[in-house]
Amino acid sequence: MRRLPATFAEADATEVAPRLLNQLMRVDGRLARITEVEAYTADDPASHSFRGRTQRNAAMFGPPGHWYVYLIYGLHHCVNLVTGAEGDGQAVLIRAVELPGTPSARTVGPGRLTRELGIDRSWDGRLAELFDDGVAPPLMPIVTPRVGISQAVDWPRRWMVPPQASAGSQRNQ
DNA sequence: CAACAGATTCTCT
DNA sequence: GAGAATCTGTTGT
Repeated sequence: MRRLPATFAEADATEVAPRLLNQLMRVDGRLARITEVEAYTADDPASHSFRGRTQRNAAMFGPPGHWYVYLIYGLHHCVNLVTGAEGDGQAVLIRAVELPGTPSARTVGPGRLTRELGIDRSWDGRLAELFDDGVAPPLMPIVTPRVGISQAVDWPRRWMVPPQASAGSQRNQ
């Protein structure tokens, strides 16, 4: 298992997103395998960065390779990996992970996995710890329409690992 | 300043 | 399938 280099996140979110699949993110010593992601760029009307920097999304305009964590609907946290170059306002939303010994019902869904891993706004702006375990075979990502938003819904920016390779990674399409 | 929509999830129907 | 929970940012009065 090797730590991913800092350059890993220094590319467009649409390139980094599929590469994140099957990689591991470490949170408080726990390793979670990323199984579903979604890319957000500043030209995306559904992106928090679309209308520029605010107090909430400041981390999204910060250096790549760090976390952007925000509170949605006043109760759920969502975690993103900042990508591109500092100031771009790009990020990849982590929508589902696999955690050994944990039911997928608790780790599938952006609001669920943050609760399970204990990720809250205190993680906003922190350096992300990402690893490649060198074990998982390369998989063909599945691209699906986006959910939970009302603009640019059909942009192909959501990726997940094939269902058979990851029980519990399948959800609304 | 009031109103509303939102990168969601849970509960009840 | 509808409604609630309730923070953040945008838009309209």
